[in-house]
Amino acid sequence: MVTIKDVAREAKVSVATVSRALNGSASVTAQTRRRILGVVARLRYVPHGAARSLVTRRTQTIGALLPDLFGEFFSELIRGIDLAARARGLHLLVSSSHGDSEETATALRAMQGRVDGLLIMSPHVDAAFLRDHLPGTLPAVLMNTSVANKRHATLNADNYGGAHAMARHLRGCGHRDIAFIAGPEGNFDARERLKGFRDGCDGKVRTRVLRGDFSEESGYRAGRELAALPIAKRPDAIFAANDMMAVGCLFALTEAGLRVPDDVALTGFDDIPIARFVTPPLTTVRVRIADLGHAALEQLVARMEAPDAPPAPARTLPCEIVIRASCGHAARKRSGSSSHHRRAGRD
Amino acid sequence: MVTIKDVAREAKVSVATVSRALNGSASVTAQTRRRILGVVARLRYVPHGAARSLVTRRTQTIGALLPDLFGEFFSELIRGIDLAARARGLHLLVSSSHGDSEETATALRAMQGRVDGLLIMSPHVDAAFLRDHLPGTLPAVLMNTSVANKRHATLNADNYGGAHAMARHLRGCGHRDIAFIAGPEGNFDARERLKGFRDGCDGKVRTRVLRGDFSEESGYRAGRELAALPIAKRPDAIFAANDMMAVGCLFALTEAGLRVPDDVALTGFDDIPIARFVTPPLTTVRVRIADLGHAALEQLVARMEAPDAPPAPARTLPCEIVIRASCGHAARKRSGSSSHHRRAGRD
DNA sequence: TTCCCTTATGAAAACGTTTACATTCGGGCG
DNA sequence: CGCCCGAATGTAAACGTTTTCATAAGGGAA
Repeated sequence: MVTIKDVAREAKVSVATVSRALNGSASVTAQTRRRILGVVARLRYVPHGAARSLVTRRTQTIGALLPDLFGEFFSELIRGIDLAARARGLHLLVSSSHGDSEETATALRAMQGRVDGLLIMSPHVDAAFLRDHLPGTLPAVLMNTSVANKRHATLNADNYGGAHAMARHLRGCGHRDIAFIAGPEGNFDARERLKGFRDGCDGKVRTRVLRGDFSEESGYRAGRELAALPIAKRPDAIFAANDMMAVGCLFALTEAGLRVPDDVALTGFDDIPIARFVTPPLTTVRVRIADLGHAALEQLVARMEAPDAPPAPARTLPCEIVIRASCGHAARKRSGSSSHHRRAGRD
Repeated sequence: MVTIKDVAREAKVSVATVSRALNGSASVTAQTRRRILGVVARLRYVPHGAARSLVTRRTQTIGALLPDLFGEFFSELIRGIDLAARARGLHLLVSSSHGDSEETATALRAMQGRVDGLLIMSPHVDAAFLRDHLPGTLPAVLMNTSVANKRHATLNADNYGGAHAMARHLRGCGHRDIAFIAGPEGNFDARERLKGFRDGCDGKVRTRVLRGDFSEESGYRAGRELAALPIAKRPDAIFAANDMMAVGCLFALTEAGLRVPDDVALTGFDDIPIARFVTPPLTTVRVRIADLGHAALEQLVARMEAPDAPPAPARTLPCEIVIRASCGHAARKRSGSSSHHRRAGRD
C-alpha cells in the first residue's frame, strides 16, 4: 500500500507538505503542489480514510437507519438522501431491516464512530430509546416520529394536512359515507393520517375505520370485508392510509365485482410509482419522498456544522393531492389517460 | 469522548487487557472480563472504528457501486445485499447515480480505503476502466457485466436463458409474429436478452426489434409505434426487455384501444413488483433480484476471505418464467385473480 | 529449595494521517 | 551591514486502537 510517506519521499518534500498540498491549504508553492500532485497521480496514492478520520474526527459519512428497504417508499427515500449526500461529498452508510428494538439498538451502536451524523426513521425509536442509545454528541435528524426532542431535529411529511385535504376532497366529490383503512397503531404517520381524516370529515359524513398495517395484504382484507357488506351499508368511498393498502383493497373490490370508482371510490396516500399504474389510476396524496430525504440530509448537515445551534423547530413538508381516476372525480375525463407519463423522469 | 484508556483506568487494567476482553481473546480471566464489561457498559464505551481500522486494516464495510437507485430493481437489489451484509456483521456503503464514467471513477476512488470489498454494477465499467481505477488488492464482484476478468469474480442473472425460454413460451402460446423492445445497446443485460430472444425464436416465427432504453417512456413510444400499424402488419405478441418498458407499452396499447392479451400479447422481464399490479398482470421472467444481491455479497465475502484463491468461475443465477394473464395463455383462467398476493410477504 | 513452564497481564510500538510549532530562507528597511 | 518579518517547508506529537514482546505470578517436578 502506498502511503503519504512514499509520496513525500518521491516528491522530495515532507509529509506535512504533501498533506497541505492535498488538502488545498494555502502556503504551498504552485510549483511544489504540481510536483506533488504529479507523484500522487503516478503512484495512484489515495489517502487512508481511517487514518484521516482518526485525527480529524470526521468520517465524511452519514448513516441512515431505516426500518426496512422493502417497497418503493424507502427506495425513493434513499435515492433522495443519496443524491443530497453526493452533492455534499458525503458517503452514505445504510442500515435497515431491524425486526425489533434490540436490533435497532445494535445497529445504532454499530454506527457509532463510523458516521458524522445520523438520519433515523424507525418505529422502534422513542424518546427513551434515544436517551439510552444515542450519545448526545452525535447530530441526528428524526423522521416521521412523534418524538419532540430538544436534542434532535425532526422532520415529517404533512400527514395530517394531506389526510385532511383528502377527506375534504372526497366530501367535495359528493361522497357521504367514507371508510378509512388505518395504518399500524404504533406508527406516527398512521396516527396523524387518521387524525387528519377524522378532522377533515368534520362530522359531516358517515365514517368508519378499519384496521390495517400498511401492507398490501391488510388492504386486501379490508377491501374484502367492505365488499361483502350489503349495498345499503357499503361506503361510497374508501380512503386507505397508504397506497399499498389501497392497491390491495382495489384488487379485493375488483375481485368482488365492484367497479372503482363507479361503485365505490378509492384513494391512497404516498403516491408511490405503482399508484399511477393500477387500473384505475389511484387518486392519492403525494408525499415528495425523495425531497423528504433530501431535506432531512440538509437539516442534518446544518446540525453537523453547528452542533450547538438552537434545536431547529420541527419541520413539516407539505403534501399535495393528486387527482386521478379512482376517486370518481376526474373519472369521466379520459383526456388525461397518459398522465402517468408525467413523472416518467427522475424528478 | 470515552476511549479505551478510560475503561482501562476505571477497571484497573491495561488497555491491552481491555482490548483482549472486548475482542473475545482467550487468556483473560472470566473475572477480569466481567469487570471490564461492566465498566464498558457503565461508561457507554464504543470502540472508535477509525482507530481500529487503522491498525487492523479492516473496515468491516463493503461498498456497493450502483448506476442508480431509481426504480424497484435497485431497491430489491440493495435489500438483498443489506440483508446478507447484516447477517455477516458487515456495514453497507452505497454510492449511486453516476451520470458518466468520470463520476463513477470518482466514486470508486472515494470508496478506496473505506471498504474491504466492492460490489460493482455499472454500465460505465469495462475492463480498461477497472484496470485504471481499481487497485488489484481490493476484492470486487462484478454484476451484470460482460467483463470476463481474471482478477474479479462476476455474477449475472441468466438473461439469455430467461429470454430464450420466454420466446419459446410465446411460440407455444401460438404467437407467430413477435416484436422485441430492446434495452440500451451498451447494456450487457440488454444484449443478452436480445440474443436469447433471437435464438429462442429460432427462425420459426416472424420477428422484429424496436429500440428502447429500459425506461417506461421508451416502452410507451414503442407501443404507440406498434399500435399505429395496420392490423395485417401488427405483431401478435410483444416482448419487452424489461418490465418498465412493458408497462409503458401496455399503456400505449390500451390508449390505442387494443386489448391485451386478446389483440396482442405482452410480456416483460425482471418481475418487479409492479408487474403483478397492472391490468392485465404481466407475464414476465422472474429474476430473483434480492437473491442476486445476496449471492453477490456472499461471493464477495468469499473473495475477501481468500483473496488469492482461484478466480471463481463466473456464476449465473437461473431465471424462471412467471405466467400471468398478459401473454394470452392463462388469460381465460380467472381463478388466479388473487395470485398477486403470492408475493405479498418479503420473500 | 531451585528451576522451568504456563498463564494472565503490562509496556510500547506500530498503523497513516493532520497540525501546532519550529526552522530556514530571502529580502526590505533602518 | 545587520535585523526582523513573512512565506514556505520541516519536525514531531497527537489521534485510539491492536498486537508483539516482555514480565510477573504461581505451581509442579527434580
